[in-house]
Formats: sequence, structure tokens, C-alpha cells
Amino acid sequence: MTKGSKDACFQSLKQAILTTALEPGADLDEASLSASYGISRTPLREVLQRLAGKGYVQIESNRGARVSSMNVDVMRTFFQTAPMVYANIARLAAENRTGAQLDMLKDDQRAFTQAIAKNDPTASALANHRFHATIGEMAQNPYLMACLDRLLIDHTRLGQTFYRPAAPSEKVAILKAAEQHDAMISAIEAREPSLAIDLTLQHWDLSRDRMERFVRPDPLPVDVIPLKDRANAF
Amino acid sequence: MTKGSKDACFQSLKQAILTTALEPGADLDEASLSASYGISRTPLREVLQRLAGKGYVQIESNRGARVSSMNVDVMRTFFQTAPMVYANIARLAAENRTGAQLDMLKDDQRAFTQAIAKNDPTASALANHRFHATIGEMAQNPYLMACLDRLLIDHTRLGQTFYRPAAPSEKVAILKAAEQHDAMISAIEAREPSLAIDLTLQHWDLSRDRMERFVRPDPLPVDVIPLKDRANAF
DNA sequence: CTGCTTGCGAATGTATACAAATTGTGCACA
DNA sequence: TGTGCACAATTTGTATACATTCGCAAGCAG
Repeated sequence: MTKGSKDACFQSLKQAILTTALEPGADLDEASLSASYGISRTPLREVLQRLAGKGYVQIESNRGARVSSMNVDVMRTFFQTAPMVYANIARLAAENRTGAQLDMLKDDQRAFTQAIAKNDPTASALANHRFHATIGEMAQNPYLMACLDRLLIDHTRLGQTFYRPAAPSEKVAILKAAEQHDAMISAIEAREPSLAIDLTLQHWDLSRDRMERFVRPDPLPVDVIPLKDRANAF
Repeated sequence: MTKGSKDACFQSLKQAILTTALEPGADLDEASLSASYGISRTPLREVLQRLAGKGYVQIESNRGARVSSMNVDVMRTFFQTAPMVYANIARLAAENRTGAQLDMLKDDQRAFTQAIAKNDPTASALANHRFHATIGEMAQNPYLMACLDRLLIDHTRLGQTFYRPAAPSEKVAILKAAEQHDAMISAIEAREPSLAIDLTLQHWDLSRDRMERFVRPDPLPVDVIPLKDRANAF
């Protein structure tokens, strides 16, 4: 650690939370954090305040800061809210995007595909986060952006916790996600709001299915013990 | 001023911004504010950070804090976003509200009607703000709540700037708004989401019409000078 | 043994002094 | 008169010492 600047500290903590290197609910001690980042407690506290404002951490009076929690309740609300907000953001992005923002989105997608090629799930999760955050900026709607920021925090964290490196379907899914990103870029570039919405909802379905199959996997085969052996089992 | 606590300072600044006693874009000087609230600059800065996190103020590096601006762009986005978020919040409020929250909502409405009876536009605006914020809490959706908070800030401020104390239609409108509040309370109490949505959208239409007629008022009568006099006018 | 009180330790909250940056002002000079 | 530069004044950012609060554990009474 031991970086010098306050902004570096902010970015570092943000990434640590998104990658669940700092797990939901983890306690953030001011003294140790300020020591490891090489800044005083005063600016560190401002960093924590800013993180709290964006929804990364929660601050309780006289009890310090902890990483925003992640329970069933949060998840339920997340799945309830995400598609609506994502769809509306996509629509506005297709309507309002600028050329510079489109270039940035393409850069994000490049970083995403490269992280996939390198088999780096953490890097690809962060790149994916940036991709969707850029679409949010395109929408130019600070109200929905506040909502989207919080959704993306939890989406990225859920993606990390529901990641199964062993499953081959995972690899297929992430490649399909990358393809969908390309299609979304095209729709946004062509300024086609309704197409952008459709693609976004398909993208959401893919992500949701991936997480759902983690929670509710295929049941194990019943006949693990051949019938002839089962007689001697007891 | 010269209150003692940090929280009092937060509430006071919040109210000053909502009532436009602190106008959009107004500069917030740390030294003078900390002096008038009787607290040191360190806790005052934390208050400003928290206000920035909620969308009340904007902080620029090395350039201090100012009240969140309010231009045509912001207004356009506000009118675009508000009905969708309000409707969804109303739906969730009707589904998820608790008894305690319902009591709180009725208290808010009482305060609102009393402020109207006293002809106190500032107090009624603040009470109205609290009423809708309470509905937001009922929805139990932190994602949409972040969005709603920001919408309500601007809605309350727009209501203040578009208030015409002289117009008799204003009085009618605010009384009708109070009636709509009662209907919304009933719908939420009865847990009828679709009714709550309808009533909320009607409530929105009333508010929007009020603001629209401020920007685009009835044209002045053309015939201010009687024809017979007009001949001698030049 | 249970439950309450009390005091200690560790963490957060506040004030203040000092450092850095930005803005404003005056003056020289073209 | 207008432009550019340097310096001063004001404002924001940081570090550190001190105050306050909270949690926990030891001790004591019931």
C-alpha cells in the first residue's frame, strides 16, 4: 500500500469492495487504514464519507465504517430493481450519448475482453463494472445515476461471489456477455433506444440466470450408489 | 444560529437548501459556516460531505462546496424521471409499508395540513417533503431511495421557486394536493399498489401543471388600451 | 451462578495549528 | 489602455493532539 494521495485511497478501497477483497460487513478501522495508505486520519475519514455517499460503505455514529452489507433482503431488492433501471439507463444512453463517451465505452469493452482472454475474473469484473458505469454516464441523468451506482456495486459483488471458476458454462456465459456488450455498443452508437433496451434486458437475463443457477444448481444424481451395493450398506 | 451539534447543522443546512434560503449555486464558506454553527471546521466539512452524498451540495476539489445547481438541464431531467420513480416507489410503499411507517405518514400529513391552514408556504413545503420521503422509506428499496432523495430535493426547490402567493389557483391546488395525500394514505393503508400508482401519477400531474403554468402563464390581454384612445397614442 | 456496576482500553469525534492551493490585486511594461 | 507577472490575501487541505464515546471485562452484590 502506502500510496500518497487521497484519491488513490478512494479508488483502492472502491476496488477492494467491488472485488470483495473487502467482504460485505467488513469493519474499516480508521487508524490502520490511514497508516497503510500513508495519509492522516482526517482525509481518510473524508474518503469514507465519500464512499458512504456512493453506497460503498455504511457509517454508524461513534461506531465507525463497515463495507455495505449483503444479505437476502438486499439481494431481493436488487433483483427487483435492476432490470427497470438498467433498461431506462440504456434507453437514455442511446438517446443522449456523445462521441467521446462512445469511445470510452469501446475502450472499456476492449479492457473487458482482454481481461477475459487473460482468465482474470477480478479484472474482468472491474472492467465490466466500468463498462456499465460508462453507459450510465451516457444517460446524463444524475437521478438514475445515483440508483445505478448502487445497483452496479451490488451487481459486481454478486457476480464475484457467484463465480464458479470450475463450471464450463461460466466460460460460455462470459463470452456471450462480451458479445452482448458489442451489440449494445452498436445499438447505442446507432442511437436506437428500443433496441438498446431489448439487448440490455437480454444481458440482464443472462446475468440473472448465471446467479440463479448458482443458488439453485442441478440436483446431484440420485443413483450414486448402485442398487446391488445398496443392500449391504446398512 | 450558534447551535451546538453537528446533526443540527446538517438539518439546518438541509432545510435552508430545500426552502431555497440558500439558493442553488450559492457558495458555502467553511469558515463562516463553522463559526455560525459553533462547531469546528472538521465536523462542518463532514456535514458538507454528507450533504454532497445525498445530492444537496456539490464539492469541487480545492474550491469548496456550493448548493447543487438548478438549471434548465436539471429541470428537463427532473420532469423526465420523476413520474416513473414516484410511481414505482408508491407501488412498493403500498406493498411493503409497516404500521409504524403508516402512523408516521399520517403525522406528516397532519403537519402538512396545519402548515397550509397557517398560510406558511415554507413550512408546508418542508412538510410535503417529509410526507413523500416517508413514502420512500415505506418502499424499503435503498436503490430507488437514492434516486427519490435527489428528486425530492429538486421537486421541493422547484415548488418554492414556482410559488405564486398572489394566484388564487395556487390555494385551490394546494388544497387539492392535500386531498390527494389523504387518498394516497388510504391506498397505502389498504395495500393497493395499482391504486397507489394511479393516485401518485394524478398527484404528479397536479404538481407539474402548477409548475408549467408558472413558466407558460396565460398571455396578457391584448386590448389593454381601448380602441378610441389608441388613435391619440402617437 | 447470575446480573449489575464500574473502570479501563480502544476506537471515533473535535479543535487547532500549519501547509498548500486558488483567487485577487497592484504594478511594470508594451 | 491592455496584458502579463509576481506577490499578498483568502480559502481549502492535512496533520496531530486532545476529548469523548463505546465495548468489554473484572469485580462485587444478591
